[in-house]
Amino acid sequence: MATKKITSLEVAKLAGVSQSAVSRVFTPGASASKKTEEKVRKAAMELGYRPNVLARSLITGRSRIIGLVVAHLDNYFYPEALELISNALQKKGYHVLVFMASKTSGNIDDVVDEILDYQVDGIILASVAMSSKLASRCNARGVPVILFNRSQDDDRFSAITSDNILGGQKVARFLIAGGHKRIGYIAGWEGASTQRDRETGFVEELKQHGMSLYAREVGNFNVDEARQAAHKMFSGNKIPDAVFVASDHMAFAVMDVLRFEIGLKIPEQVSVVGYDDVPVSSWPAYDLTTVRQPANRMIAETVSMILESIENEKTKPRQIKIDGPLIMRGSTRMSTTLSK
Amino acid sequence: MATKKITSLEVAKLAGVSQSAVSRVFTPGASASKKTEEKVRKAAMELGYRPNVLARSLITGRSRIIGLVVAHLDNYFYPEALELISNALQKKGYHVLVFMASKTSGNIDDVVDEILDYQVDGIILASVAMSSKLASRCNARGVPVILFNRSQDDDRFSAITSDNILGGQKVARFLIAGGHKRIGYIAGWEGASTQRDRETGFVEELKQHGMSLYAREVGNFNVDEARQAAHKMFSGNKIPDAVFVASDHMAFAVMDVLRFEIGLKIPEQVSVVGYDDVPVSSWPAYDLTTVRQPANRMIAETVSMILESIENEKTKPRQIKIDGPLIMRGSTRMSTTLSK
DNA sequence: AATTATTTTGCATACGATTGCAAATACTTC
DNA sequence: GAAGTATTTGCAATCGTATGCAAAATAATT
Repeated sequence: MATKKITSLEVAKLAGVSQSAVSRVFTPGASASKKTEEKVRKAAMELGYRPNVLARSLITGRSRIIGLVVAHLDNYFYPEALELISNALQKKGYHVLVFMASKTSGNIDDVVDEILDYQVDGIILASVAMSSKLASRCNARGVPVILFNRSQDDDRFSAITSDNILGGQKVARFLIAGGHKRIGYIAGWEGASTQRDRETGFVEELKQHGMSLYAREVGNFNVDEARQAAHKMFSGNKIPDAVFVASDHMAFAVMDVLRFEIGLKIPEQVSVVGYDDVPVSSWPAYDLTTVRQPANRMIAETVSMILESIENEKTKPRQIKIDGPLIMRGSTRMSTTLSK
Repeated sequence: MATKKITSLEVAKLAGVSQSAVSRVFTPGASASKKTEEKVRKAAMELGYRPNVLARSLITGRSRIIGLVVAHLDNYFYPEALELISNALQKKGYHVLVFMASKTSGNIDDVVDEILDYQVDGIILASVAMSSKLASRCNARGVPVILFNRSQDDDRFSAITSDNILGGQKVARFLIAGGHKRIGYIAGWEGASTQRDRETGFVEELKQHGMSLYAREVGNFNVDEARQAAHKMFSGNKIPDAVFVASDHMAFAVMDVLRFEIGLKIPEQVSVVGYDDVPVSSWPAYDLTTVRQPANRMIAETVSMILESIENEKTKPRQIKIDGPLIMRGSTRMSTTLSK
């Protein structure tokens, strides 16, 4: 008696109707008379019956499960995104099955295979890419794939990002306007489209103003490497007077190194700009100027797009870029007065 | 041809065996001859066949899905925990279905009902409690429930926490040893066992040394409220010379208020201690003395316990407390020399 | 080589729901 | 009240897999 399963059949028996009647009461859009609906609901309540989602999905072919692959929960942009995604989908009757893409074994393909085993209705890849072979397989099974905060040169899946090129440009314009002359850049992982676009926009805009990167290091979106990058960049005697870091997460590490290990004043001696606008950025200890990734709107697009693709097989994949504002805070100086 | 499903039947046909043979090849612990195994694997590979987990769980009664309810992804202890849990379960062939307990509607029960609909093999509640009625329902269905970082006076489920009482005691001893005389406490949400235990241990230990709380406010594990609490506590002219904050997450907010809004020096004028040891705590900008919750060991226990309960229905629920060290950093002073 | 023990295999059923179809019931309308 | 239409209802098949059972094939033993 430990495990007691209540099936629609038992409810049917108690309510004195057929099993299909029970099913119809619990299936949105099916027809049942007031009277039977009442009887069934009463019986179901009494027994504590709830439909078995798995059995249902076996026959409908929809599981109402969305697979979410995420790699960098240590970058606080992603927990926030996960929360928003999960909440939004929950409201629509879907749920999120989480898969960690272990950073070490970068093999997403195995993970995706596992996801497909669960007959998910769709897949969201958060800052993670997928092999072309797997993409075909998802396509063949009619499972839409959406890239979140990452784009890829493959028009079989949709991609939602902020407008990283534009964001990079904004940062460049802002730093130039602030009178900075020696501008450095600390890159993220070079395989990521977000990294590339941010850098492209940034460098292009510098060029527009007759400038170029004064220094460049790579932090791979990783705190430790960002720390090292900061040390390298600021070890000589001619150091940058501003640095754009490809993510807030790395920017914090850079700021800590500059302030506490090298002993530079921010923003008096060095201006620091990040990217993401995670909650920590607004905390006074960092007070980081950064480009906001509008998580709310990005998630709203992601969710509506994936649901649309699920409803309608013929939905064409789209690449969406969402503009985000530069948030000016105290880690950057505005005028050149204090510059030496 | 958009959606092409490959079933075991098609594999069987191609391999020239029965459907059950295919099933046996893919079922661990079932018997099949070398020869058929080979034929089946070849055919499966060719067609790209993988067993349908949902159909399988319909008959086996195990879904290999664990439901995880989480509320506070903004407290960075939880993303870390989520990542560890998911990885650990993935290794054992399980996967995590995430449910957000919306902080507004504190109604966990509806969420748990939804979870049960998916026929999960077990449920992990991260810092979330469950009504007694729901507990019974889970019990009746044979679904083990484990509380992570929260305990509850109900021996129907297991609970894994750090030893919060002991942790509170350690903090008290440490602050007293540091020569602090006016010690304040900023509490978390008073309904949480973690909050209660931390405070109990802390206050009891103060009492042991003939001291008592100099000030007390409530922050509810929430950044904004913690901020307000700090303002209240440090607005008079006789302010505490040390404050223990019930979570790191709140402690950061408190430190920011003290330093940037009130203008106090940490640790010279006020020592601050947190609880959790999230990654940010070790960042130089905060460099927070705190009690470490040993996430790794807590998760290891959680996972092994839930798997054990799944394997063996008769497993008795257990309450496990894991000791964590006090991590001494720069937000506290050790001697009384600078105290006024 | 005959007998017994063991393993492999296929058949058929079951898991818990949804859904097309046809019979039964309820509702209109004159 | 009869005829026609619209709704409900139950029957039965189905989704993709696992598994008990008995028959067939193989291996072991004498």
